[in-house]
Amino acid sequence: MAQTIDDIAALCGVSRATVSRVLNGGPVSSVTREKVQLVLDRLNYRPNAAARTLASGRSGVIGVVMHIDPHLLFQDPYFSQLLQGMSDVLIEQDAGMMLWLATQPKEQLLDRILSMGMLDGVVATAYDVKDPLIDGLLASHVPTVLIGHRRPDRSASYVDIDHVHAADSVTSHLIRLGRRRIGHITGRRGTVAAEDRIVGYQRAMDRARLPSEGLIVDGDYNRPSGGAAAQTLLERGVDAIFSANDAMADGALEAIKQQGRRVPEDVALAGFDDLDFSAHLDPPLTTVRQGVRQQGREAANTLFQLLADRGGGPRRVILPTELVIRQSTVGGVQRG
Amino acid sequence: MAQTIDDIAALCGVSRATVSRVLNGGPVSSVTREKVQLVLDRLNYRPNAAARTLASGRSGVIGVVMHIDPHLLFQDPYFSQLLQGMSDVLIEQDAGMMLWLATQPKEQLLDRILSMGMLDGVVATAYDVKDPLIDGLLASHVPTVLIGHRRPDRSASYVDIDHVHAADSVTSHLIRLGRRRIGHITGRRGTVAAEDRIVGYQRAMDRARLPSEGLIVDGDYNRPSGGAAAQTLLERGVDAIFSANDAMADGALEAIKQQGRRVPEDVALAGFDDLDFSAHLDPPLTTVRQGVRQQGREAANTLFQLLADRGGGPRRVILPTELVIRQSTVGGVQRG
DNA sequence: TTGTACGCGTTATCAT
DNA sequence: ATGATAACGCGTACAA
Repeated sequence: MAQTIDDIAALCGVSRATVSRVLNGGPVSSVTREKVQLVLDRLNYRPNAAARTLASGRSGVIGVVMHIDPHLLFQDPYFSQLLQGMSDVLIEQDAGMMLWLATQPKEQLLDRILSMGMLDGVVATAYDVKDPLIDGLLASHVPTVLIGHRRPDRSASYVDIDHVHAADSVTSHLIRLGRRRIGHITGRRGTVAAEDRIVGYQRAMDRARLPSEGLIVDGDYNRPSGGAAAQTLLERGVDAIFSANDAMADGALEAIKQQGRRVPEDVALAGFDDLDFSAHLDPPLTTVRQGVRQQGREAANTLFQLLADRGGGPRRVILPTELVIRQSTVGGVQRG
Repeated sequence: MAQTIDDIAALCGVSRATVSRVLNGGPVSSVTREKVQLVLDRLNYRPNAAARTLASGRSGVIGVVMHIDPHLLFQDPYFSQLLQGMSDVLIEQDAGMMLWLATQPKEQLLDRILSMGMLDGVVATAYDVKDPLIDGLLASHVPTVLIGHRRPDRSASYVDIDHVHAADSVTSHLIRLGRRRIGHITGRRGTVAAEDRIVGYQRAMDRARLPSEGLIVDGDYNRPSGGAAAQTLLERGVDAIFSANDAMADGALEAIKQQGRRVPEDVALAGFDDLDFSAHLDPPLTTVRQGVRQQGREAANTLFQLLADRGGGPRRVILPTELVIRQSTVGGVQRG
């Protein structure tokens, strides 16, 4: 049943090398090629992947590491879209995907990935500022592309968005609307996105010479924490809130309404992510759109570029974001 | 950097075979074993996976095929839990997971999977009664376990629940409550689950000599279709509705309330799945709990059993379900 | 218990 | 353009 390249060669009356050439697009006369191809098709021959990998040194398989709580993984469309984006490119490139989720401790996972060998490269999501898994991956000699994690030493390849800039532009938008006491609900502290967005917020506030003391309240990216943080901010008196993501903004929206305050008249509200539901909130949410699927595509592409051009330095890709203005900040005045 | 088993052997002053034995747990004197192990650890040696696969015939990698719309994949916790369950077992077994989603047509995907070779086996979700991808997988000689798909010819290994029995018990529950005009909202027709649940519903109705004509309305598993179907059923006059899943039941609940009818006083409502939100609906939803994560675990375990005992016939696993009775059928009378 | 030697199915190099 | 033949790194009968 499982035939080898030698069987094909014998049937065609050519050498094994020739068959290999038609398989891999080497120089073969067109007559020979057709003859061999015919047999190949007829027997539905499939080269042995392990042998191929052993001989050539590449497997056509890349690893994808998403070390996050699986519950969250499937809750948040972010990860779904990331996966889809990568999947798109892998199919184009005729490559396979090996997936690792967070069902095990990071150290153990790292060991497992490296032991798996046979991976041409790895794409890993990394959100924490410090991450032993990422450190290990980079220390190994497996070509790696990071998503969402800019390493301070700039030695790694990554794909990310400019969180600082994006947060600055949201905050500036609120400032331009005349808001003065603008609160910020942060993401989970210790993540790159949370820290950078704080910096962006801070930068915009400082530039406008507005006070931000006591106006930064920690959240954890989850909806409930947004409600709690909003509560706190309302007590401290704010006329606008910039939430580090849409999920928390949703929670904040509920809390604000519950206090009998109007959005945006009393409190303008902005989020980050532009999730599906964000456009359908009441009122629709002003937010930052980051093309997540595109990030996934870009990450995979970057990895393939890395593989094609070894020796080339690390590749760093910063994807653009888009401020999506809706009624939660501009009320009925404009339609966005 | 990348050392081979020969390097280790040389460093230890033993033969390659001995190193291989300590690696794979063969018969080695304890002194030799320790000596070799020491070097192994010190050099952090990792055997080449491709060579290993080529020589031994097994790769330690299994394929997981979920040919469903990626959007749905991450929307419905069902898939997340399935994946987690499989992941659990794979880790125990020290195996890797190769994941394929539905980013490509089924025929093409099949070809890709088979070309990937080097897979020890495959777990595939299969919901349609007829599915060329599944047919191809079974026709190939890759050990395969199906989830959610009982083949009529009984030649395949699968893990599933007894949809007929479960649907029967839900319907019987409604009948015991004195309901007489019980409607059924089906899942997407052509899926095994939808068809089997219809059979179970039908069976219970027939046994009680209750009419079911015109009381079966097609849905598609999605929430909106549940609302539409409920509308139709209300017009036809029902005092109970059994929805083929919770998402549609949620839609139905909304529709029923919108008509000013009370649940369960006017219309009792039951679903299927026991999703997270089901217990928090108003009123909490009576439904069927199927241990999805357990299904995932079971599927992976079944595959490993299959691999351990080749030649053994197909393995069929039917997992139990549990009727979860809540206020959407029993009102305030009982608490469940 | 240990070592020898061959085979796994390709790719790639070097002649021809 | 094609054909020998040597790797690739490991597992495993078989022999010692």
